Amino acid sequence: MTATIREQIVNLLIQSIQAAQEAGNLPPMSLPPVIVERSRRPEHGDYSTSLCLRLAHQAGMSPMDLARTLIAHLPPAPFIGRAEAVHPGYINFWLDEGWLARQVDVILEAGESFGNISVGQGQRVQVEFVSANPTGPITIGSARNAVLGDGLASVLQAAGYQVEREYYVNDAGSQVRKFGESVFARYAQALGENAPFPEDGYHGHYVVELGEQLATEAGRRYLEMDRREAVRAIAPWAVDRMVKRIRQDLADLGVHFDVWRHERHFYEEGLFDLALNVLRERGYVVEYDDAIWFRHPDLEKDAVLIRSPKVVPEPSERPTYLASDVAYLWDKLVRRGFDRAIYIWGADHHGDVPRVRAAAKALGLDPDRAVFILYQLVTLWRGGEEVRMSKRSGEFITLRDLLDEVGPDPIRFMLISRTADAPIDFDLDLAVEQSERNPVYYVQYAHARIASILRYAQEQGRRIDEPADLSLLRHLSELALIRKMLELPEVIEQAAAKLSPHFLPYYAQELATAFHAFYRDCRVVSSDPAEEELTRARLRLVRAAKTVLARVLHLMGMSAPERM
RNA sequence: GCCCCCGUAGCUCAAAUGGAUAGAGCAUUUGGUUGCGGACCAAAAGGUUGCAGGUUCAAGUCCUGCCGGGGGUACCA
Repeated sequence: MTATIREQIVNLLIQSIQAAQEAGNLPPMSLPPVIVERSRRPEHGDYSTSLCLRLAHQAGMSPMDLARTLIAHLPPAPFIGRAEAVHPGYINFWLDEGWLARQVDVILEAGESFGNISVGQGQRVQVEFVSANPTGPITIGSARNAVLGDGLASVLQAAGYQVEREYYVNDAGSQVRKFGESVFARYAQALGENAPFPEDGYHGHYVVELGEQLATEAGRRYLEMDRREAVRAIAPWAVDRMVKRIRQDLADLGVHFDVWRHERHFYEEGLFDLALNVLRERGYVVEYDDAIWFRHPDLEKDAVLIRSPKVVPEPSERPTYLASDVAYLWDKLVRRGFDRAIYIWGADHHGDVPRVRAAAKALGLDPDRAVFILYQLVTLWRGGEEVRMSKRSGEFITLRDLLDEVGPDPIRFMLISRTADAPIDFDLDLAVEQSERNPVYYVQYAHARIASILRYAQEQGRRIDEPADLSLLRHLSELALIRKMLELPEVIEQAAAKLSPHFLPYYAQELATAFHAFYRDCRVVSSDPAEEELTRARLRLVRAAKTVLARVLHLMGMSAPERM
């Protein structure tokens, strides 16, 4: 299953146009993109196209005549039941019902790989996401990033891309030093010393815990050192602790990364100097005021600072943000050779996009190989009031808090259910109190219900994997369920094309609805001997539905429970 | 000031490079199970897609202006 049904109909239409032209029934024309979509209304069939409305003028025919001509030259295809020209010039396609029923076995054979398509053609794509500063725990905002990035990565994999998930550990900035100083202060306090707390330090309770932990592990060792030296030694330790914690929190959300890339290494590996030299050779670097600047015609400003002596970073610290961006871009697109690098950023970073794109051009790379997905921010509400959060002040709701309160599945479902373009109001009261009504349970319930039917069948002494005459699946609700299952490849196609994993939860709900409607109308396990063959066919249908439900849930990073 | 995103049913949100009668869930009203899970199903009601223009055979979708909300505009991260 590589091409979707939709794509196959597109091809049929193109062949039909060629055939009509060869038969002299159609003049030569320049063909616009052929658009076939799923019909919105059942009376319009399964698929439809408005191609003839666009092409009529060029063809010198009325849209209706053109539609009839194309239908007459349409090559036969096993999955097409019929095609009809409809006023004012649409062509509607109905899938063949016998073919539909046979797809149950196709789905069962594909198993959890059902839905996979090959549009990606094995292109290598990197999705870099979350990448929250390792100076505190993951917050709800970063959780949206995680859910979005992981969902997108899964969709792209299903669409035939070769995907790597990456977390960029921001461990070379001045914030890390500040974090180290904060931990040092708490460490000293834990040992009874009255250490000053840094200005703009990190106030969260987790910093106190880190200080206490360090005091236990290291004793008074760091107090006897030069303070700067001590902080320099403590910071990486503290970052390491935070990264471990972040990794655990994300793992509990079901998010796993292939690579954890540390910013510090860019400078240690000389990657930054390398990229800087490329920029310099290509003439995009200017130097004045003792500083190095990046200049590019696409930028609004004359120049953006890359490195300055006023900020005197330690050898492993970043000169400026742009410096890291340039080095990392080179790392992604040249050194590691990804075809595309997808960045998942909060909308508050949107101003940085032009700089990175300009840097890509300046490095001699196609800027479209760097793709930015900007998601709007999450606002937390509790008791009808907005919960303001700040990592530095230490006031925030962590992902861990949410995991403990509502669990990973509702969080993922809620955060993946909106387009990246729309802000999310996350109501904590609602998330907890109404969690039983969360749509996620509706979808999971359908899966558990099927599992229960299969258990029941086995208790009745049946085998659930016997072959069956699928042509017995003729009921409207049976066919509707099969139609809905067959939509999955197209949902993946669309989600991958628009880089929008939020199509998945909506599809999952529709699929669950189709199943529940089938369950209402059709008894699966019958004790009537006359319905023996039908029972076998329906058991196969139900197993296929379970497979597809599980697949969608897993694509969203959620569990498919056997019981609830 | 300038830049980006959003404005759709009472509420939370969908809507396929512009297509046919703009769809779900929640809430409201009404009905449904002597058999496989009622965390379910069915029906009703709910809309001038923020406002005003424009392009098009066709606009929630594209363009212009305005109104409202959010974000950005640092040698911060």
